[in-house]
Amino acid sequence: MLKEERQQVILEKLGTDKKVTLVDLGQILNVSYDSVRRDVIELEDRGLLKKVHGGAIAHSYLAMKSSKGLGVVNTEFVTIAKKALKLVENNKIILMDGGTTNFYIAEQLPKNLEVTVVTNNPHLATVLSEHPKIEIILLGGSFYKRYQITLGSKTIQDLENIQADLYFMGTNSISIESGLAIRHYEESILKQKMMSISRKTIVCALEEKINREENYKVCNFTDLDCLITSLNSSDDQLSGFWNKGVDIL
Amino acid sequence: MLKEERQQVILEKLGTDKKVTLVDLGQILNVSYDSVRRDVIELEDRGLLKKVHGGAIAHSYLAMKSSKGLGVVNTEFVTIAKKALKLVENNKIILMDGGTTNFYIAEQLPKNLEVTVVTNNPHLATVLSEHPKIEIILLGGSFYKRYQITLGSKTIQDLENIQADLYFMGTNSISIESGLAIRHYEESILKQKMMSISRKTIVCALEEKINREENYKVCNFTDLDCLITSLNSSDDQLSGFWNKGVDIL
DNA sequence: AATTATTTTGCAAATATTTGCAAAATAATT
DNA sequence: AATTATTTTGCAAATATTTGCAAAATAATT
Repeated sequence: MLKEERQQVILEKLGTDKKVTLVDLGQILNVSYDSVRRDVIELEDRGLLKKVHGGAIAHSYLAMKSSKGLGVVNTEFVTIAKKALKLVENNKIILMDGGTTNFYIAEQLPKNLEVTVVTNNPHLATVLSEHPKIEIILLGGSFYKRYQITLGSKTIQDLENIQADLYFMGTNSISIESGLAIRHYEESILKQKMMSISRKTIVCALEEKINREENYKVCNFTDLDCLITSLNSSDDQLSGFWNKGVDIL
Repeated sequence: MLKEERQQVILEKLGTDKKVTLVDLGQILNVSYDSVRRDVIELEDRGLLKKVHGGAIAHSYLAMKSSKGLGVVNTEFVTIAKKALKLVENNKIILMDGGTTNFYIAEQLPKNLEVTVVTNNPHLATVLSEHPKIEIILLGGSFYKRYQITLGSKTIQDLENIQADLYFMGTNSISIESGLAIRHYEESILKQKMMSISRKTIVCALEEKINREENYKVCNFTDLDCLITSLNSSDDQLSGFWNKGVDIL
């Protein structure tokens, strides 16, 4: 097996699972841990993943590449996407950012739905191309390779004359005290702008994002209209989130 | 067995398997590893594959559908792309539209090249993401599903304050009498705008596009700065194209 | 603080590549 | 048709790369 093949497998697995351990990779690829470790180091040098103690985690870039079409279905994403679908109605203008969940929402949208989707995520535009009746507006600007989205002042300017009905926002962290925050400054500004031009903001948050903290704050929890998670309403992690004027699905 | 035959076999195998090892090739072709190695080196020089330790892997565009059938390398595209590369220099602003050749150019660009690429083609942005030093500006606007590009007045407006050095234009047809023309009205307008903001316009035209005619005219032949084809200079099809002030490669 | 897991480092064996060379095959010239 | 030049091919020696291992160092966990 060629080194490049192995690295390809690593990236694919990362694209679907978000994280891998070196032990797993060694078994899957049937080479020593030293070899996979060296592969992972090379891939990190090329900026394609982030190496951590014991394994590696994906840049969202990879998710974009492999989520379209093949790949293992991540049930948590699907659960969230299904809930999100209920909020979508014909003839609405929907804003979708670079959040991974948005891919799953896009894939699940009914084929005959007539809406306009505005997005800064080109890969989302590709996925939505399968829907004949959806109109797609792509936001221009500087293309940020790592997250595979457009960003910057041009992107914000493009939003100036748009009024959206729903905004499906992705986030890296959400908590009662610190609100919503993400890892990238410019993107946090963009998300604020997106909120400001949308009638409703809906956050889709994986379990792991809840009660975490990140560097760049986007908004307070109470600024949201709706939070969608895969947790049940009885779950402890959600205890502080109720009765704050935010719908929780 | 002729060298060319062997190389053909290598490319075909690469087209289906995406990767080959030199050991396998040596056995299949029944020549020494030195010979297959030399073949692979030649093919790499021609931009038809990527050589790696122990074998070779296909370029990602190998999988792209071509008139010659799926999985077959379209050498014509690669030939044109190779010629186009010579025009690209560091620190230039390069405009690339939705032309198919632009994928090949993008993939063949040197990894250390420092340029800015402006494009209305999101898939091109993805391909260019592999180049760490290339800055990418994506043009916003209505996303036209069929061609997977952004189009319309917003896209044209985005070009307003940009001055590009080179514009690599794709076309559906080119002839002396009718000039350049394509099949889509809105796109023809966009191409005109793109020409107007670029110091040089280079057209990459497949053999089959030459001396054809299409519905929406973009410009006259003499408005171009350079025409790149895979034909040789002696070819009849090009007879009328010379001495019009347009470089022909 | 002790235990366990992971990483780093240097090393040796296996494998692959590069280089120059000579023989064979092919193409060009007389 | 014979000679000459050029290209192709396989080989062998010198290098370089990859791989797995083991010991030491470091990080994470209990």
